[in-house]
Amino acid sequence: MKALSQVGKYGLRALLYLVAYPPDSQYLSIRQISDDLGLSFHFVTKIFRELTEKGLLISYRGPSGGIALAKPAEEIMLLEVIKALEGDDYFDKCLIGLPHCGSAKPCPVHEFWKEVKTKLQHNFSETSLALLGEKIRTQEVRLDD
Amino acid sequence: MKALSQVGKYGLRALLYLVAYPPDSQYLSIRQISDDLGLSFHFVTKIFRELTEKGLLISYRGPSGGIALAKPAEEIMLLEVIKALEGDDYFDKCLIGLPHCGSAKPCPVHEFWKEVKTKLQHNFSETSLALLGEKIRTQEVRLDD
DNA sequence: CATATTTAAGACTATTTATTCCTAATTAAG
DNA sequence: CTTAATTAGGAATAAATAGTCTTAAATATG
Ligand code: SF4
Ligand code: SF4
Repeated sequence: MKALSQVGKYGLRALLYLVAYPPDSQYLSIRQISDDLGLSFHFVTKIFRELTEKGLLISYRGPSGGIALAKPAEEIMLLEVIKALEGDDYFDKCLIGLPHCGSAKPCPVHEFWKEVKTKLQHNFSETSLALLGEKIRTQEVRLDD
Repeated sequence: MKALSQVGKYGLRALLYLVAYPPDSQYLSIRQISDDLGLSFHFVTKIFRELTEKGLLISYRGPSGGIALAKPAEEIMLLEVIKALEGDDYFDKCLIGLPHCGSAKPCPVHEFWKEVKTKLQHNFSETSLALLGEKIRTQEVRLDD
């Protein structure tokens, strides 16, 4: 069950890095993130550009430039991140994708698919980046090997 | 959240058609299924060929040939179908896909991702094709428009 | 046996997603 | 002003997924 595209996976990991290891200065460079996580610098740059466009990040060019969260990590819920990375319709997708769905009668698997989606959405909307960053810092969980 | 590939979606729908509208004779032709559901005949054929190879279906060539379930619909759980269509590792996939995962410490989202997966897996393993077929027949749910 | 029907097999094409690469714009610092 | 560092933008390439098409094999029927 592929929950996230590569964009989603890399984007999330890179963001979590930023949250978990905030720089001394105002901005953290993409190069440092991608190098540390072993991700493609160009790919991460592309992903972050979109997050910047969507207002989740702010960026600054030039020496000692980089990216930073647009608001405190406490106020950014995983849900917002996922939607930014995967599209706002992320939780609207259906399991078997019937034409004209959502209308009249549901398909055979609608009920528990909805349950599962709702649960995940709920979890995501309750989890802040700050919390995850803290877990990473205390090494309760890990971001790489 | 894309849960199933096109192969998975079409395959499941086509299978459910077979279960819900079993033929008078022993086999149901792929042509009838694909025409009725508005799916590509060739694509469905391709998908079914794999299900046949995996022992979920049996096929028979020639006039009044077609495909049939290899065992009673009561004994086929959705889980088996999904795994056949999407690969046995379907429920092993992880959310952010860290290298060497499952080993030492989990990543930040492992816990609730596991919950969700377990729930879905459980639902799937409790739901038989027979049950879904019955729901379709009684029009409690629908397979197409 | 001849023909029509149906699945099997796999090549081929198209579309989407993933990834890399090149060039421009911005800015700090000497 | 020059240079180096950094993100911005978008083109180009690669890989994976989706979908089509052609030919072969099997089988029923007359
Ligand atoms: S009923 Fe629900 S799961 Fe089924 S096709 Fe519609 S939206 Fe998707
Ligand atoms: S800890 Fe779990 S969710 Fe996180 S990368 Fe590993 S398997 Fe995936």
